[in-house]
Amino acid sequence: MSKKTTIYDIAAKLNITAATVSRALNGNSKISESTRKLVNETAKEMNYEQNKLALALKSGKSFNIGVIVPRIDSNFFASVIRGIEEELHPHGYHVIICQTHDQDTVEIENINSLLNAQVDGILMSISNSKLETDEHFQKLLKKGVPLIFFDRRKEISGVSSVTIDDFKGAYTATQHLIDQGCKRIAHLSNNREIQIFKNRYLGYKQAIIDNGLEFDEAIVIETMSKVLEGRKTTKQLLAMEKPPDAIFSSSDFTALGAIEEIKAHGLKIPEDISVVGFSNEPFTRFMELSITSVDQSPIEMGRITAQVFLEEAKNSKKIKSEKQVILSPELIIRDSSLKSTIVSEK
Amino acid sequence: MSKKTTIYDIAAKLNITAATVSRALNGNSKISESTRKLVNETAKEMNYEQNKLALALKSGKSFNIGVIVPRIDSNFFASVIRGIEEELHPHGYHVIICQTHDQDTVEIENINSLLNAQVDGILMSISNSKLETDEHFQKLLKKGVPLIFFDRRKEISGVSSVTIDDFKGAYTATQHLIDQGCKRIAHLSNNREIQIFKNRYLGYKQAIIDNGLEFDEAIVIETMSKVLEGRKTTKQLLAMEKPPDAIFSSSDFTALGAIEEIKAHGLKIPEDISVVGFSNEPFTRFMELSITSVDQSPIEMGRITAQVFLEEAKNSKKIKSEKQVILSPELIIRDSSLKSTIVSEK
DNA sequence: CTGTTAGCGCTTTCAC
DNA sequence: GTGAAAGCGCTAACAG
Repeated sequence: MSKKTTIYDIAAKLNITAATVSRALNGNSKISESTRKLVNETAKEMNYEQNKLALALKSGKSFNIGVIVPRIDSNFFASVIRGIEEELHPHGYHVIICQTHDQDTVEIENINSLLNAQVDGILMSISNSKLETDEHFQKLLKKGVPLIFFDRRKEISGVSSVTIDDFKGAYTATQHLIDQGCKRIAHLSNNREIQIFKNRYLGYKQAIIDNGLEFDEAIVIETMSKVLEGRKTTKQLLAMEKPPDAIFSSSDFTALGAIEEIKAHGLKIPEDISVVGFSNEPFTRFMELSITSVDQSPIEMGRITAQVFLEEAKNSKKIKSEKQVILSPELIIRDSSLKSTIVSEK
Repeated sequence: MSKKTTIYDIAAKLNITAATVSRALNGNSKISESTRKLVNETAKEMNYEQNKLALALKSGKSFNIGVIVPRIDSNFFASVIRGIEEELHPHGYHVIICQTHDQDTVEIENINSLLNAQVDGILMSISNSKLETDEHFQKLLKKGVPLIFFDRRKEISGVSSVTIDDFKGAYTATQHLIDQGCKRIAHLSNNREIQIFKNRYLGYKQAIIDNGLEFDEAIVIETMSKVLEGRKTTKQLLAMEKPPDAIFSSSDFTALGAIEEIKAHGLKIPEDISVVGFSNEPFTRFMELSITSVDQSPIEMGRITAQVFLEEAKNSKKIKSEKQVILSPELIIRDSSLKSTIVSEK
C-alpha cells in the first residue's frame, strides 16, 4: 500500500518546486533541458503517476464520458458501446456505462449522477418511455455538457444525433418483399411513440403505397420485441380471413417468433410466407433457415457518435451547431425471404 | 452555460461559511435544524449539485470502478457487465469499461490508465495472452486497489476471483453424452494456457476415464472460438478412420460450426452424432435444432464479482482475505444431444 | 452549533 | 528558467 508519489515528492527530492516539476513533465517550452531530463528520470524512478482527479478538478475536464443505454446485454447496444469505446480510448477518454432498463426515472437519475461525476459529455439512447418533459436534457444543455443521441433520439434543438435511416431500411425491406412477389405484407410494429419504430412503420407503408398495393391497417400489429410475442401476433395473422403472404417485422426477435409459428402451421418459408426482420442480430445469420434482416452497423454508429462528441468537445465554446448524422441501413437478404434459387448471403 | 453553483455561493448568500453548508448538506448531527433547513432550501433554489470530483480528490475515493474485458460485444461479457452495473449502481459506483481485444499490451495500458483515473477497484477477465509477468497486477496490490478476476483468472496470491466450475461443467456435459449412449466423444478445445479451457479439457477427460471409455488424444483438437474453425475441425474429425459419435465443444460457436459440417455430410443430429457446446449463447436456444450447452450464469457472475468487491472495499484496511467463489454451471439439454423422445427444454 | 484553517494534487499566472 | 502563491470544490480537525 505504498503511498502514491506526487509532484511534491519529486520536487523535494530535487530541491526544486512543484511548479517546475509540473512544467517539466508537461513539456513546457521554457524549461532547461537539464532539469527536464532530471525530473523525468526521477519521476520514473519514484514510479510517479499523474493523478487525473486533481487535474480534472483543476481543469474542469474529467476525461470521462457517460453512455446511457436501456440495457447493455443486447448485441446492438453492446456493439455501439464497443464502437464508442474504441474511438474514444485513443483520445484518453474513459467510458462510463449506465443502464436505464427503459425506466425514465432511472434515466433522469443516471443523467444527474453522471453530471455530479463531472463527465465531459453524455452519449445516449433514450429509454422507451412516455415521458413528456425535456427538463433533464435542457439541464445538460444549460450546463454546456455535450449531449448526443444515438439510435433512439428525441427532437431537441441543439442536440446532435446519430441514427440510421429507419424509414429507408423499412422501405427497402418491404420493396424487397414486393420484388419477391409478395402482395399482402403484414407489419409487426412496436411502440410508435419511439421515432425508430414510427419511421419503420412509415417506410413500410410508403413502399406498399408506392407499389400500388393495398395498405391494410388490419395487418399492422403493435407488439413487443420478444420471440413469444412474435408467435402470438403471427397466430392472429394466420387466423385471418386473408392471411398475409409476407411479414416485415421491426424486430428480429418477433421475426423469429413469426417463423416458429409459421412452421408450426405447416407453412413453408419463404414460399408460402416470407419473413424479414430488423437489426441483424447475430442469431439471424446462424439459423438453419437464416433470416433476412436490416443491418444497422452498430459499431460504426458508436464510432461516429464518438466522433461527433469529439468535435463538439473541441469547439466547446463556440455556437454548438446541431448535427444530425443519418447512417444508411443495409438489407441483408437471406433464406427467409429469398424465393429464387440463387445462393444467398450467409 | 450557467456556472455551476458551489457551496461557497450558497454560503455567501446565507452569510454563513462553506463548512457549515457542507455539514448541513451532509446531515452532520451538530447543526441547528433551522440552518439545515435554510441551507437545503437555498441549495435547491440555486440548483446546487455536489461536485464528486472535489470529493474524490479530498477523500481519495472516486466511486468509479474499472471493468476490463477482452471485448464487450459478446453476450457473455456484456451480461457480466450488466450484473456488475446493476449491483454497483445502488451503492453509488460508476462502471468504467475497457476492452483489451486480447492484447496484453492494451491490458497493461488499461490498468495504468484506470489507476491514473483513481478508480476504487478493478474487476477483470484477463486477456488471452501468453504474457508471463505479473508486474502490472502486483502494482495494483501494492497500491491497495482491490483487484478481482471473473471467469478468466490468473493464480495470484491475494487476488479474489469469481469463476464457474469449468471442470464440472465439462464433466457433466460429457457424462450426459455418455448417458445418451455415445462411446467415442471428441473434444473441440481451445488455448489451454487459459485456465477455463484447460479445466474444460480436464473435466471432459475425467468423465471419459471414469466411465471406462477409451481416452484418445487424437480426437481432442485445439481450435479457435469461431464458426468456421468449428467446421474445419469437424471436417477433420469426420474424415478419420474412426470418426466420433459425439462432439463436446468448449465453445458454442465451434459447436455451431460442427453442426453445420455434420449436416453437410448428410449425417443426423443427434442420432448419428450428438453435439454439446459451452456458454449458452442466445443463439443456441433459437436454432431450429437447438444446441445443448453449459450455462455460465453471467449476470449472476457479475453480481457476485461486484459483491466481492464491495466487501473488500469495506474491509479495505484489514488483511485482504483472498476469496474464491466458484459458481456451479448448469447443463441445458436441448435437441442437439437428446436422443430420447422426451420433449427438451427450449 | 458554527467559523477558521488547512489540504487533497495539480496547473498557472505573476514575479524575479 | 524557476519560484511563490493562488485556486479548482470539498471536508475535517480544531477552536470557540
